[in-house]
Amino acid sequence: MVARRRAVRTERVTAAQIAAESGVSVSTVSKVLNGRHDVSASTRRRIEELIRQHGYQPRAGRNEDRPALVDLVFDHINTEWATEIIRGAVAAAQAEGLAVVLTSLSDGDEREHWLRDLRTRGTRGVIMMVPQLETRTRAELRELALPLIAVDPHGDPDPDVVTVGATNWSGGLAATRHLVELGHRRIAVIGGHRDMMCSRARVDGHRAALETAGIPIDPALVRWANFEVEGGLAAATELLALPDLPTAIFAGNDLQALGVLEAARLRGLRIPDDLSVVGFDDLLISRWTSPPMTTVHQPLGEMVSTAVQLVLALGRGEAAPHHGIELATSLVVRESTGPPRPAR
Amino acid sequence: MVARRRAVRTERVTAAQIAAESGVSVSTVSKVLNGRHDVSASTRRRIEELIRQHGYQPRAGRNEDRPALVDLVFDHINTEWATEIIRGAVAAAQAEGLAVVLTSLSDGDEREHWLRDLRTRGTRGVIMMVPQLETRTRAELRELALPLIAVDPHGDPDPDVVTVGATNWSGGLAATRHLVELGHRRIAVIGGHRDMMCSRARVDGHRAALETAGIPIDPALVRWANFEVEGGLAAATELLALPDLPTAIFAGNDLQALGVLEAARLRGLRIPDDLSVVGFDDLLISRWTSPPMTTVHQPLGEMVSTAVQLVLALGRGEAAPHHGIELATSLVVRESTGPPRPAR
DNA sequence: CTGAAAGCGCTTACAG
DNA sequence: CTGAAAGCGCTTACAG
Repeated sequence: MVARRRAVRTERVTAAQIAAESGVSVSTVSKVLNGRHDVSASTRRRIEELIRQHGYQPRAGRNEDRPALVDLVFDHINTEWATEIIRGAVAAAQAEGLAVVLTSLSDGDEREHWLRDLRTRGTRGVIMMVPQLETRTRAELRELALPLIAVDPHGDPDPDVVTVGATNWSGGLAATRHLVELGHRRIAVIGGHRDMMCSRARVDGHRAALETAGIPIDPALVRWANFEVEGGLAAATELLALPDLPTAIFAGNDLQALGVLEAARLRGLRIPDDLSVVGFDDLLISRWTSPPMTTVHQPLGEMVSTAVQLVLALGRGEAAPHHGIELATSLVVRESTGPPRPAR
Repeated sequence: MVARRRAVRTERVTAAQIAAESGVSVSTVSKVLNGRHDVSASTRRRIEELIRQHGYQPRAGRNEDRPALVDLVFDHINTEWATEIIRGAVAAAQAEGLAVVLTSLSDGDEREHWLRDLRTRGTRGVIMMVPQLETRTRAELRELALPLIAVDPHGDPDPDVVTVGATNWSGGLAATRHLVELGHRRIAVIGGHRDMMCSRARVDGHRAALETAGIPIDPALVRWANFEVEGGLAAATELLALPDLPTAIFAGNDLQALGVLEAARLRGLRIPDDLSVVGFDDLLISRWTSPPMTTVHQPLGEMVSTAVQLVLALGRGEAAPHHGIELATSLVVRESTGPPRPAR
């Protein structure tokens, strides 16, 4: 391989140097750079060759507009959840003539780089998919006076940051209500990390559905796990080892629901005959699980598209309409839910 | 919502205007912009307020380095396949101090915008995930003298473009050989579009495995469909309606394999007892299908990381080592394959 | 087709 | 703490 690390910062050739080397003026080099037609073919060829040889990259010059960029920042980029966000962001940004810069802040090192580069690339604003925004990071962003939007905010809502989320509580309510209406009474729930607000809201919606239906809440049926397939698998494995089995599980997101499906498969349980499963997110794959998954649709594309609009509005100096926007979720019933088996 | 379309190009305020309005010099504004500490608190506040109000964005000025960007271009951003590419690109780019700009070229309109913006944002190079590169686009890219790498090239290999792919033929060979070794003899294959080279290579590898094993090729067992779940579903539905059923299906990618799983489920066939299924890609979800999927691992992350290295090398004026790089694929055996049922 | 001149929007010493 | 001056790397009329 053609290895090299951080070699980007080497001395950069200027148009003046290219001009000197090719024996023409800077004006002529500039013309070639800008694809003007008033340059002889031979001159053009000579200059193009030098440009290529030196790997010349024009620096900023007179009157040039900065590129119109918006930064989309993830903690980790993984799973289809990120794909749907990214697709939505790119579509919305392109419609506004913006390009999307993607950053993953897995380690603190990157965070430093990212903050430093943010200004030099002239980003118009930042859309954050990051669980917690450190106080220091937030302060530095404020100093840059950049519009900052948090989508699907995981942590505590920050009064300084405009947020776009979904109606997680209503989604949780709808999910469990659906199960209650099918006749389930032993309904388990798996939440994400306890300190993720979106997750708490879903679990609280679940609780509200049970209470409304007059079903007592069994603490053994409430589990917390990470938002990955493995989390759902682990939690469901425990739930399915309980002496008094649940007949339905509402998972905190679709990935966890995949884990529930796998746990059921390993136990030889059939879906939905032996166990009903509801997810949350409505990722593309949830249509293609075996069987297709009932889940709560979260409008990820619209959420991030709203965020792009807000970045632009804030950039124009407009005030944000509200500090917390919540877009509607909706239940999508497929084949992973059904009535419970009559008790034997 | 705070709607607005393409409003990005409005008149931009300059530092000079901010200076005039706040009654200070441009130098002082510049200091605030750059976070220097030799500015009084009150002046700083005044200037910051104006910056915010006007949504001021600095244009390029003296001596400024362009941001270090690399463009990653998709036709469509969808499915987990894109996620794995994107994650790999972001990781590799960040390790080199580059940021990734993401573009989706679904319609020709975007292509124009993208080409125009490419130069103004000072991109270091372009990594393409696009099936076909139009001749005109290619010519314009060449004029910009930008390093151009095609990853997983779908179309005809272009002698001008450096490509990074995977050993698709060997992967197809390994997949079908695995099935042959399990005892299968009626093995179907589903390819992607016929003009995608990666897909043809996989199907040819499959053929080679059959021929090597002395198994005649039944044309009825060779299908072509798009690389989506729906494509696999449609093709498998036809295959499973054949009078002489296949006992195994090698799908052109994991998404198609998901479609095969669904087709089998709808027909009431059990995997792998009634039907063995092999995919291609080894996306994260293929570990979590029911049952977990046997598939050919394609090193998407390494492929795109190689592409990032090549962009940098080309940018330095180095010659590309080879014009076609192929990284190794490998078979991952999980639970969707097993011996065929003994004939009744 | 070519280049000298003017100028853009910014930053950076440096003098007060 | 502030700003006049010099200057960067480029582009754009405009004259030859």
